[in-house]
Amino acid sequence: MTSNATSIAGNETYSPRQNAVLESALGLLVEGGERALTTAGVARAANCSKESLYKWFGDRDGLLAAMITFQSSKVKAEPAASGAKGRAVLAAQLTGIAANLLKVLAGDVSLALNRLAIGQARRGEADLGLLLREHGRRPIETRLSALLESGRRERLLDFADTREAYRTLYGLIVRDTHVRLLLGDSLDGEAPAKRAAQAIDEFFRLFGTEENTGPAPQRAGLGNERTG
Amino acid sequence: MTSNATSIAGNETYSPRQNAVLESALGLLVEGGERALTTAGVARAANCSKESLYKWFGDRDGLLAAMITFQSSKVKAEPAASGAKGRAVLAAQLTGIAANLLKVLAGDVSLALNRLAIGQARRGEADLGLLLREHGRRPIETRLSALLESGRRERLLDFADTREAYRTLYGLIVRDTHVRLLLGDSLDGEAPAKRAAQAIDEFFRLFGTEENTGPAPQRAGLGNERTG
DNA sequence: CTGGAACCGTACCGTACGGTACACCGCAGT
DNA sequence: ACTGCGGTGTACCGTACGGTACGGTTCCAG
Repeated sequence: MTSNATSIAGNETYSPRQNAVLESALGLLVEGGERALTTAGVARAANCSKESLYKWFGDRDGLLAAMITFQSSKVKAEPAASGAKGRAVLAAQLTGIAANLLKVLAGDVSLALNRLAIGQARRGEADLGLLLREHGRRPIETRLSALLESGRRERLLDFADTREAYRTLYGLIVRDTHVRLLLGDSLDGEAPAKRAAQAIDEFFRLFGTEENTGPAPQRAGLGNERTG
Repeated sequence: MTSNATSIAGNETYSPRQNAVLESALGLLVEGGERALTTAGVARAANCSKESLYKWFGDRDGLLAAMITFQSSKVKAEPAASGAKGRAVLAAQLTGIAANLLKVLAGDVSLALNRLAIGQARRGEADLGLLLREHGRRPIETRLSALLESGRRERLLDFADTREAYRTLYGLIVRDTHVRLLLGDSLDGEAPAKRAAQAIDEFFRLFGTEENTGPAPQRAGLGNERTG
């Protein structure tokens, strides 16, 4: 239907001018939420005409979809060097990805886009939600999963189902933080790096091999080491 | 500003007629999302007049808030008998609450209300989000936290910070399920009871005392257990 | 210089929605 | 029977938004 950016694969790319328009549209969404994202508002903020908006993106929904694919195209992940060596390196890599994940999830545009897609989603149909799951979540899953499997290959980790292990790791890292942020809560003093390290520690205690169950053999006062 | 249901505490109660109106409004929201929740639509679906809507709830936002408090008032939790005895009982209680949590989060009205509040939330201001956090999430937190502390009193669990332990438990139970559901994904064959049992198992492996680290160190079969 | 394509700015249209006003009805209490 | 109250249904208003049309401008090709 729309002239551009219709396919779910979303490998679309846009002209610099269109990128600038999408950028200011994202800014408009971050500030003010969806109700501020009117076609006239986008045109005014981007100094372009509504007619061009409709020519480029076909539709308001097309514009929203383009914003998602554009934003995800901005954060291309590095291929994550797969040749891990030893537990410490693996843990460090996992911790880095975990901290990065937390930072991304708490970012302004990520929250705004997720709010947009979630607000749009209904019972059966979830147009933008599918896009966001494909572009936002699958990359991090593949990266983490590859790292997990490489750890299993080195006999540092022991799990049967990669996807299950990944999802548990995700739960340990993110917990209820994402939904709380989406609902408007602010994570006060929760440092992403600290939470990431704790999550990886807990994950190793759950899925590490015997001699690699984690740095802390006994659990006294582990919940959060801020007491020590 | 609104005539009713303004306080955040939200201990408001409504007349049977108003309850019926709120009920049909919830049905309208579940089916069709927020864009279907117009004042005229609610009035038509509930066979009442728009004037009554504005008299009772003052505002469209007042109606939305009333829907949240009304829905949360419907699912009053039982006080959760605190006198636990032994690991098996504690684990069973935790598993029950966990499974119930998963079922609630996946419920139609819960998803619809969360989508509504999240879609409404913006940078600073999150009116409905606060309501939802207060009414929807705090009850489950207090219940689980009480259970965790009773387990610690019986030396079945070992953790320093109750809130941290609770949040880890929450992460193990829910993982990314909630956000995925909010984004329109359907949890295909994920049985809540099974996931709850696994989560409690993992939680005991993390926070159980030495002789209570789990039902069995190797319990082959379930998705992410060690295959040996 | 001419033609055309792309684009901006603005004006315009239809509709839908939040909110209000009003006529009418049923039902107490006296 | 009269009156006030709470309610329904409908008509109405203002506005805001999605989408379209059109004139004017810039830029490039030939």
